[in-house]
Amino acid sequence: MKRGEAKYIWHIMDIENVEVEKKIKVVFMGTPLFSVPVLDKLIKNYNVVAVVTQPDKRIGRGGKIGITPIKQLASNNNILVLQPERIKEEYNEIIALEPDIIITCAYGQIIPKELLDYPKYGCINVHASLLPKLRGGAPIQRAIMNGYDKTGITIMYMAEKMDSGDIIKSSEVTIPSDMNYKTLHDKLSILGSELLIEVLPDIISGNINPIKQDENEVTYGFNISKEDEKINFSNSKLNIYNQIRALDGFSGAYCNFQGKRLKVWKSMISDNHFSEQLDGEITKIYKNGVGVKVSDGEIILLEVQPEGKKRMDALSFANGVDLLGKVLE
RNA sequence: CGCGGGAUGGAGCAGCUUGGUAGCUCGUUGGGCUCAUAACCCAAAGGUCGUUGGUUCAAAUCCAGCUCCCGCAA
Repeated sequence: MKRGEAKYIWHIMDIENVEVEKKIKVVFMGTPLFSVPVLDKLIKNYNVVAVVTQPDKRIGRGGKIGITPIKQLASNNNILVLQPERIKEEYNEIIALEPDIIITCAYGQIIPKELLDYPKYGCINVHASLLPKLRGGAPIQRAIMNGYDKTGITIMYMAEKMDSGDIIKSSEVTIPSDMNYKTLHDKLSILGSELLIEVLPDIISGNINPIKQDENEVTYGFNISKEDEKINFSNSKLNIYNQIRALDGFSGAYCNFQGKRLKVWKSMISDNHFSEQLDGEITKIYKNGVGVKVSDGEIILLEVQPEGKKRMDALSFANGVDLLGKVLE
């Protein structure tokens, strides 16, 4: 409906085509670091009239107030920032701005249908997976955790159901076996911003062919829970290795050592095998890390963080404690 | 005022309860052994014990304030 109009308007204004992009009123919705490059490029190329982000929260120790990275960027550029507690009910202010297009990227709230239907060029989402794979809030972590060797970015129209809209364009990224959350996140973040800027003119001109998602191919990448962060040493070494790198740069995988929490940031897979030890038992102190017995062999911890301490290499950790024969759980 | 842990040579820790010559595991440097070594042996260097003030004959240790770091919870 409104996308047809878009094409029509484009033809009328064909002569001053470059200026068209500047005049379109964009509302951007996003929250974390991931969406910063996207907003940054939008600000440089389009007329961003407002930015919607999650409300300020008490964050960190001592109940200090933190502002979202997106709010920071918008404020620096003197752009109006809206922070509705519940966008499901508080969207009138956004509609009052008469946005021509709404672009979201990791906003964090479900956008109501009234808002989805308003902009003449629609509501566009930047999602960090190759939809229909990994719908949900943690597609980057889940791609690594699941051991995928590729993932990507999908630019799509938004629909009421989360991440279910028609796909406009997607782009693949390979995941090397040593990649972690942080590096994949950064790569996808940049790619997402580039891909969006690339297709936006076509979206505005209507020169696209959105395709429906194949519902049979749908998988989910839900948010990471406490349980997802806990290392189970009865798991396989590959799964544990993937779990650890999937959370490196994010919240971190953890286990318990002598009643205290021990985060594991980096590890490597070992070819050694042990049969007498328990799962989770320290097998050996190597010159580069600390060996731990797992169900199908051994994994070597390279970088850890005891509760209340900073990240440290596993050998430093081993220097202060007598580890041999102790059990992680 | 959300809960809690921590600050000791370059790294990780002990010592603090019961004040009185600062210790351990590493690393670094030099030497030795060895065909050789990231292994082993010997030796050395390196610390205003976070900061300020208090108590004391005497403070890493006891008391108070401050700064910084971190885990949990949100």
